[in-house]
Amino acid sequence: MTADLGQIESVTIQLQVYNRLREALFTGKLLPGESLTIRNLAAMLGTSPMPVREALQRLVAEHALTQLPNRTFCVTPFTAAMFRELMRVRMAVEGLAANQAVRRITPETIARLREINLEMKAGVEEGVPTAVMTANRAFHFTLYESAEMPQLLDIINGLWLRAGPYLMNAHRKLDNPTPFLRAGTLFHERIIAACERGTPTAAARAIAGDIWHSARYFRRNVDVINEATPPAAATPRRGRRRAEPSES
Amino acid sequence: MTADLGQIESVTIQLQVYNRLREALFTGKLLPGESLTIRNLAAMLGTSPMPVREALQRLVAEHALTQLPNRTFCVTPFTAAMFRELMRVRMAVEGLAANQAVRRITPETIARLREINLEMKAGVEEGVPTAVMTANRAFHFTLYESAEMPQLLDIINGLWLRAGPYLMNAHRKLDNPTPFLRAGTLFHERIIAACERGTPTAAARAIAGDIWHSARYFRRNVDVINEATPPAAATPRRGRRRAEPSES
DNA sequence: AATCGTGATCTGTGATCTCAATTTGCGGTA
DNA sequence: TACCGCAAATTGAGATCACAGATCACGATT
Repeated sequence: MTADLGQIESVTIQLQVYNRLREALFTGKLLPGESLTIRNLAAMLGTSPMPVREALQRLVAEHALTQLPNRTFCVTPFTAAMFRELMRVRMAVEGLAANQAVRRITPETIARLREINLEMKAGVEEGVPTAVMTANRAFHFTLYESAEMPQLLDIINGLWLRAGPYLMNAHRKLDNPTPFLRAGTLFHERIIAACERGTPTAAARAIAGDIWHSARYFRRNVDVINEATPPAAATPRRGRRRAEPSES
Repeated sequence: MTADLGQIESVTIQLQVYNRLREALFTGKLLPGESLTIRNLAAMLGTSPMPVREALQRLVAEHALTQLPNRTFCVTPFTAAMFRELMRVRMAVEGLAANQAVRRITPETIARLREINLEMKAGVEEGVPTAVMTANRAFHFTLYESAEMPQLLDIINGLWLRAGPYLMNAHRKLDNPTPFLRAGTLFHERIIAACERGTPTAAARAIAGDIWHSARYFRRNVDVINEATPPAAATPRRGRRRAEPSES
């Protein structure tokens, strides 16, 4: 009947706060163990505490943030074991994504992947870690999006979100990250080749290799970064249970 | 310094609401497409709308609930394609969990698995689908817990949560579910055998088989259940943007 | 009789306030 | 100097209120 005038997207404040925090985690602006308070953020962002609270709780649900026993929020600190687990999960999940992506990827997207990898190489040679990380993220996600599995993509997003505070800060701790980063681009070339040949299992293997490599790169930095973590309080807090859910 | 007196677990109302809704989803008390309102639930549970709101938002973040363009909440309805994707992801993720579980599982846990599977068999022969589903869930999760990968377990929990409304209601739509359910116990036996022999890849294969089988069981019910879904409104809503997050 | 406008009601979002519990810092005591 | 204790400031949780948009029903108009 009427023409399609497009959607008026309603961005709630809560979502804006969430996205902003998310980006801060991705880019490593928030360090593991760093604590966040509702009122502070609300004041910084110019809103009431309410939307901030809900954004924080959502990030807690996604395990990007942690709520200590005293209920204060902090960026989830990882142990080396947790980091290893995370990488294992990534290998399985992103392996599946790569596998499925190869079956559906278009030549245009492959071209785009090659382009992104060139950007990444440039960043490596010019020694701009930020650009490298950005390109790396773009490479992986454009690949995974080709799988057309939104639920899987969502899981992967969650995994990257948790790894973010480490990935972005790790390069600061290395004296010469270039050879490591360069190796990353080689894995990417292997992935591109698998896309061209249409060999899903080879792509999955290459992704797993890439993740494994980056894990070796970052793992030892986990504890280094975490040692900046404040001790994190001890005693629990006896929540307030004014009303009691009564019936079903 | 002081003795460890254990933790006084502070269960917030929000968490109580969350857990109750979660259980309702798992057991299929909430149907796909069914809509929920904050105030209704708050009145039913005898609390203020606030904790309910936060519990609902958390479930939305986990994709167990969906927020329509008009911002009302409903149990996420699946298309057949989404269901297929979910099963594919489950095969990969739970396959990994089974694989790792075999490497760490103890004889006691294996005995427990066998016990649970007997319960499940009993439920099948006596025709008590609820008992079967409960035992099935217990079987899978005691297996996965042996992997000692909490992050992976959390992902699996999310996947099951989304499948819950279907799994529990599917049997109602079948005239004779017994042979299908019986086949499930056979896969479980295969899994137990893999645990005993200590063959991780065989366990992963068996889990994948189990999931694949149950997918075949439930897939066609997806649309049957969803057709009870109300049409779900059309026009978007122009949120209210009173305050604007200003600076970083 | 079908359609459109108008009002009441419902729904989620955000702001504000209160409360309980933790945390912090200062002062006094041993 | 080290330790203990109490009070002020801070923090998250929950309740209540205000508001904008959506939904629905009823009635007037064509």
